[in-house]
Amino acid sequence: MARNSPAPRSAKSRAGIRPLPGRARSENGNAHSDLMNGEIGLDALAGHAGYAVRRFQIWVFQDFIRTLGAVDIRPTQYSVMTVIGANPGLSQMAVAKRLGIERARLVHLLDSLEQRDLVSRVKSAADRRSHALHLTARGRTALAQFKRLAAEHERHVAEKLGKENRKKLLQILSDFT
Amino acid sequence: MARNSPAPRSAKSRAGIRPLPGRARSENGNAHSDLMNGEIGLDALAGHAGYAVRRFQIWVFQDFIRTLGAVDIRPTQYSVMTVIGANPGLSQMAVAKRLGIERARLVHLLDSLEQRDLVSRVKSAADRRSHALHLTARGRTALAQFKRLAAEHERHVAEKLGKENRKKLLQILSDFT
DNA sequence: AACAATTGTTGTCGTCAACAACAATCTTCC
DNA sequence: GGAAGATTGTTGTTGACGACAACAATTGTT
Repeated sequence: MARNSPAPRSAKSRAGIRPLPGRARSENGNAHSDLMNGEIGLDALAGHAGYAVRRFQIWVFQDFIRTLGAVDIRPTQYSVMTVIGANPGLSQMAVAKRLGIERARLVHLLDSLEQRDLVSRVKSAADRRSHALHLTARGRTALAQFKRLAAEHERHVAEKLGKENRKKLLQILSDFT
Repeated sequence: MARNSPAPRSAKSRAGIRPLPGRARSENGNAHSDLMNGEIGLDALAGHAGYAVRRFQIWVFQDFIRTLGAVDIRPTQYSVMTVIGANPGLSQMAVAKRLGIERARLVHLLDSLEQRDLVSRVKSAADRRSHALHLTARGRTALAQFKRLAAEHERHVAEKLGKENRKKLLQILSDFT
């Protein structure tokens, strides 16, 4: 989603907020039509849950990335660490299934987290094909901080949606978690 | 790495090593524990709107892509055509802003749609930098069909969420459309 | 006329989902 | 007990996508 490689200059001042109201006044067509007032209709799009959700998700992720920018943790990395932290010893397959990400993708995610000494792959004695995933000591203390920042992010969401709306949203989508 | 190392072959007499029977904790092994029943806790993740939304969005998009698979139209393409259909003559900049996509990205999207004779770029006489976007005749009839299929997709969403929940969801996220 | 801003375009980079293939290692079944 | 099939982690590829940067053409602004 966003540039967040640690090396290049941080996308700090970026203020990656997207232009919601989009005062897209002057459409180039000539004098005709009802668009002149700057209102660009969405037509059928307005009734599509998928569209609204896409826009919302972009906003949420950008806020998450920005709020956890200081610790350089992205949403997926956070989800992986959270699940491992709550269920130490899980295999990569189990984590991938639970989070709905491809095991192929998880490989790179874990490579990164392991390099940062946040997660460790322990060869399982029971099934030598698989790895038992654990947080390192450093990973545990780090996760605690991540959770505090993530809670702050979640407060931003609550501000944006309203407390009750956020709650209702979580309830409506609870089947997908 | 582990892939090509030919050495680690035999040696490992699987005789003595066994998975510590006393352990009732979450272990990678398949033999036991709380994972067997599929119960993998999400911990803090369960309270994050972003996580729920991400999972939901994946589901919705997959259903959309599948439902409109016969006509080979993806969500973003549909959104572009819908907006152009409802506001003929818009510039690329205006469409990009309204839909929250990069104008650089829109170039490719329009290239594709133009190649399929669904959209046409008309050089604007008013501002010769910009293009006025229109649906072709073919594009208009095609969009009508796309909308029917999209409506079917939306019914799938309603089935999944419940009619009322879908409505509430659209209302909660209305600021983002 | 000179200079700043906008529009479409091209290109690069990184994220991400979906596959396919593979070696190592279980599991199953005869 | 061993062959056949399934699973796990891994590597690689493809394509959609968001964020940026640079550029030519064209306004607009002064």
